[in-house]
Amino acid sequence: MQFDFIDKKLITLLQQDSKKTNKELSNTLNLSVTAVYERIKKLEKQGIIDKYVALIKKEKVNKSFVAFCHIKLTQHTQNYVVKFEKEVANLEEVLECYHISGDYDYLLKVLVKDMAAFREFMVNKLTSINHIGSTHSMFMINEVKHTTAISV
Amino acid sequence: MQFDFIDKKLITLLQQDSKKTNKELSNTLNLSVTAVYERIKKLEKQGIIDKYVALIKKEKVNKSFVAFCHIKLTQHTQNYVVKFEKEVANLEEVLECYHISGDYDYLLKVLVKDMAAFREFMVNKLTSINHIGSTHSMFMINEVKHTTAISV
DNA sequence: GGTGAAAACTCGCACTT
DNA sequence: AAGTGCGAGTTTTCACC
Repeated sequence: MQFDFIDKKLITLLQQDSKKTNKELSNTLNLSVTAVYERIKKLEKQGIIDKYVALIKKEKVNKSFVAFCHIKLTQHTQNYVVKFEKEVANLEEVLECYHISGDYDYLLKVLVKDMAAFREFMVNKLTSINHIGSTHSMFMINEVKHTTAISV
Repeated sequence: MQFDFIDKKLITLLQQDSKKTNKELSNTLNLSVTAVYERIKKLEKQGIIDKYVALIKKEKVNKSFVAFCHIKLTQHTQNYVVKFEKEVANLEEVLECYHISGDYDYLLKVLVKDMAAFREFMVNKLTSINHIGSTHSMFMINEVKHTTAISV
């Protein structure tokens, strides 16, 4: 499962714009349309390309408030951890959740409309999950960079 | 700039899988192919749909180590802030960078191969940026949830 | 990896509600 | 203002070289 220079270039291009046609890609890569097609299929089959998605502008759908929440659990038995992770993953406001090293157990990225909606989220959804010890929230002032593209 | 139930459904579907054809979408939405086409074009024109991308599995491209870095600047004059943000945004290992409230100024999400690569990144890239006061890094133990899809 | 052709899809047009 | 059906031109997909 190794990829050559052309594969890397292809992955880079598709991470930037997945709507490029195989013909356009074939021009950029100096390959035939079929060769591009086969390479993409291979990358998909190998699971390197996970999926294709539309990215939407959060501000345009009335979700401009981003918060990062550190969470510490009161207990760390298998049961509680699994339950917590499952419940958090089901919250639509939680875009990302990571189990991390350090003073807190988890780091969450939460997206809502505004501070009022965040308060609502904290009171009614997040802290209603059992066994949450302490939380510490930070608010996004400005998004300096946010990319889904991994350099290869 | 309001969207109805069908638009919301459409946005949800395209955030899950942007490779769905207009025909497939038209079946799901009980619309004609052209109607779907027109709605998508409108969402693109309005900037609600920002772009279409391929998401790749980071583990498959040898990038399995995720770190979150808190950064505090020594100075906060316009000049230094702008320069810092520009330099950080240019680092390929930095996938996300947010100016945040709290004890630290910035929160970065960094993706590299392993701990050794992270050390390399810290020593040679991040801390070589001027006017960084202190940093505090946390390491991802497990990715519980990570989605690009915003609920609408 | 390339060629060529069939099948499927996109997208503008004319027309309807 | 938004939807439908049609059809030419592209794009995708695949058997074969």
